[in-house]
Amino acid sequence: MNIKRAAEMFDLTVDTLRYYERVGVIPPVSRNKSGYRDYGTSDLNWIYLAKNLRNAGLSIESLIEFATLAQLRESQNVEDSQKQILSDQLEELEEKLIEMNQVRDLLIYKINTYDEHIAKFKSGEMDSNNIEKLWERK
Amino acid sequence: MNIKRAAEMFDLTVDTLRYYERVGVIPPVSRNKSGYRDYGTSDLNWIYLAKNLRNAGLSIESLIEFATLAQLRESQNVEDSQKQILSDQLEELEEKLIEMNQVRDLLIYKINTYDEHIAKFKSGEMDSNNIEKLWERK
DNA sequence: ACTTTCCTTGGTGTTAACTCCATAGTTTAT
DNA sequence: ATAAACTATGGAGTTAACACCAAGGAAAGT
Repeated sequence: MNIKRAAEMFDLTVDTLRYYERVGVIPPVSRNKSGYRDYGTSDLNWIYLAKNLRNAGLSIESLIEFATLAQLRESQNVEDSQKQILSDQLEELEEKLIEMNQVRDLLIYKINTYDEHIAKFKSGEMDSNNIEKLWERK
Repeated sequence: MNIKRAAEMFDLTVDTLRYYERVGVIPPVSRNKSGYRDYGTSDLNWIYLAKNLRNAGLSIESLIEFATLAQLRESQNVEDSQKQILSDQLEELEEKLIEMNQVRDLLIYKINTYDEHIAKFKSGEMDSNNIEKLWERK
């Protein structure tokens, strides 16, 4: 599969795919006789994983770390390291999810009590003692 | 409250606070006779909201949009617009949460079936027909 | 009174993650 | 057979969201 179709398949640009390969987010892609990239299943798998992890908010740097380890097949324990990276990232993701859920609640609360808040804002009914209370839920 | 204490209060830098004010993430802060910023409750509220929304992954641009509307107090219906923005952002947040939960599941699955996947990767047991299946959960 | 610590503005620097460009070779369609 | 559409590389440009710095005042501690 050529680069254009691979890019379309994952809704990325060809530049992004070349960039990912260049920096090591995905392993080198094999080429045909004219030097054109030819994406195979394993390449597509890598792209799929990369895209998902990026959507989850993981940095390019983390992905490079992961992919680099994935290619160091000679040393043992590499698979454990990779698993470890995934686990670490899962942990981070869980934290982020908790945070986001909290902000979600905050938003809902703020929307529901909007008019009330506005009134307080305008009347200057608050000082630095109840700033926390203002945002407290329930 | 001076800028340093305000920054410490929210675990931000003074540079960031000035930046937020400069670009319009928070409304202009009032000054004392020497031109120093003096943060009041409403300012602190704004910072609190801004920080939370940033943590939720909302862009500076979105926050500027919100704060800009918030300051157009002369036109009517502004409060409805603000509520609308909050609702829109809530919606976005919910979508992002769903996405992140999916990636979370993907990660968990990937961790659990890691060894199996590695084996398949190595044996080249896959073609483009089962790339989707490879990542399918359950 | 003076040293330290804070504040101001205006501007430049930084990092991440792309994105675009120029130049040149290749494949495909008419 | 030639124009259109693809590909390659190397390098420059872009955007977001700050972080840092210099020069010059102001405030607070001793």
